[in-house]
Amino acid sequence: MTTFDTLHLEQTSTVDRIAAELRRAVFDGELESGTPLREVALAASLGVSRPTVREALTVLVAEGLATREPHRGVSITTPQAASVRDVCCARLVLEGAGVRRWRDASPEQRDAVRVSLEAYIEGVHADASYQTLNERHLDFHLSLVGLTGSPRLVAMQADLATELKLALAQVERINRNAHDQAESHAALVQLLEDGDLEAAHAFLEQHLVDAQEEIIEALGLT
Amino acid sequence: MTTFDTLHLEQTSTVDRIAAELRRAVFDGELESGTPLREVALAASLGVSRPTVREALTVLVAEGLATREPHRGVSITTPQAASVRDVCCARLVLEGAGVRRWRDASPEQRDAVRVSLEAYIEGVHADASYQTLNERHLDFHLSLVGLTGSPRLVAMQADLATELKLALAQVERINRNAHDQAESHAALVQLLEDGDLEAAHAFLEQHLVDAQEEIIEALGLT
DNA sequence: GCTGTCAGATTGTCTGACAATCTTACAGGA
DNA sequence: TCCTGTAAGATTGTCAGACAATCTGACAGC
Repeated sequence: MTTFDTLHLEQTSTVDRIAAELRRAVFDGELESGTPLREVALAASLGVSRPTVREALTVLVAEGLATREPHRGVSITTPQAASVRDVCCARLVLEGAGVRRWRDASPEQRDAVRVSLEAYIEGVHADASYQTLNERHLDFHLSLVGLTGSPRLVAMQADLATELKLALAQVERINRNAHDQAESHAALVQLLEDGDLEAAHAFLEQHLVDAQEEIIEALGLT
Repeated sequence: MTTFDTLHLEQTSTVDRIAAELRRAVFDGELESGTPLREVALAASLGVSRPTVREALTVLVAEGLATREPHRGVSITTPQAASVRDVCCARLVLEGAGVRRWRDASPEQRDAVRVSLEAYIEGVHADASYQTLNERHLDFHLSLVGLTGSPRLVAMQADLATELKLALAQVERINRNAHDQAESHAALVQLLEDGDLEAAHAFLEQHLVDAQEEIIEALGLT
């Protein structure tokens, strides 16, 4: 019996497509935070029925990308300074756990870190689009959590990254020197390769705190 | 201007009530894992319309309590051995982060740990119901994560606890000596009070591994 | 300045319907 | 015997239209 494990057909329901389209619009900055997502207007624009839109909105709300207030509708979540700080605090726990397990991680997991770092650096050198760089940046941090080998922790980190993308979409372009960032990441990986995990952890903490403050400042929050 | 901060009216939509009822049924073991949740049957039983049921199911799916397969319907998630291991691994990261921050935590957060431990011990002595003990047990572990002061980490831990409750609901009653558990928890807190955080962390790791194996065995998985 | 009331807008929920898809069972051909 | 093709029933995915409950904002009245 031959197995076709490599094949898989992805089914896409209308609800999924609507949710994906809304996500894209949010991340591309087409929809500002706080924007109300009216069901009838969306249904008309997308050419689908209201219940379908409703279901897609329920999905977005569950993801935290939007907020539902009873009888007041769904609107795009507005990032708060406290949220950004909390996300960064949580990231430190997750990514820090990955860093501390560098030695126990499988070679593939360690390689994933190297690969994602390379991809990011390559993007910086190639002057890739802001969004591409952002994506690769977050992928790098995701690969750090991947060192734990825990799908759930990776999923949690992905959720946190989503929140950050939402926040970053609110600012046209964050004042961040991509070259410095790339060097910072490279230095982190170097510490890992050297086996100095505690130093790597401390470095990561500083890196995250810096990012946190930059984002808060860029958002114009306190 | 007087403020009425202590007052708040909770609005409960039909969808929320249905979701809550389904959760209760799952945790109480009335619905076995793998049970298909037919929309029409639920709508008829609950006396609501199918779209309303559908929305509630979407919520459960987002919570991970149920799984939706396209055109095949929603069914209650079946716990896998790998999931249980992963949940315990993730718990170690989250609870371990709390334990390591015992000193940096606020007095209130440390007190929350003591209070939840007391509640659990009191429940054991009072021979409280299995479900009450289970709830207080998980609350204790939640309070450990609370030491980090991060709402998101606490929410993640709560999600993990939900998954565990789902798994535990599948076994009538796990073979676990509540008295031993209570002593184990008390010993953990004692290590914290003594300030030996590394020992506490190691103790926690062993505690979680034990729990993991017990659950897997009780579920009859490998 | 505060309260009561009304119209419009929006959501929450229902009813009914139909197409797409899955499951199952059964008949036919190698 | 085993595989393939087909048909019937069940279930989901999506739609249209409708109505009550609720929120918002404006306006009148005290």
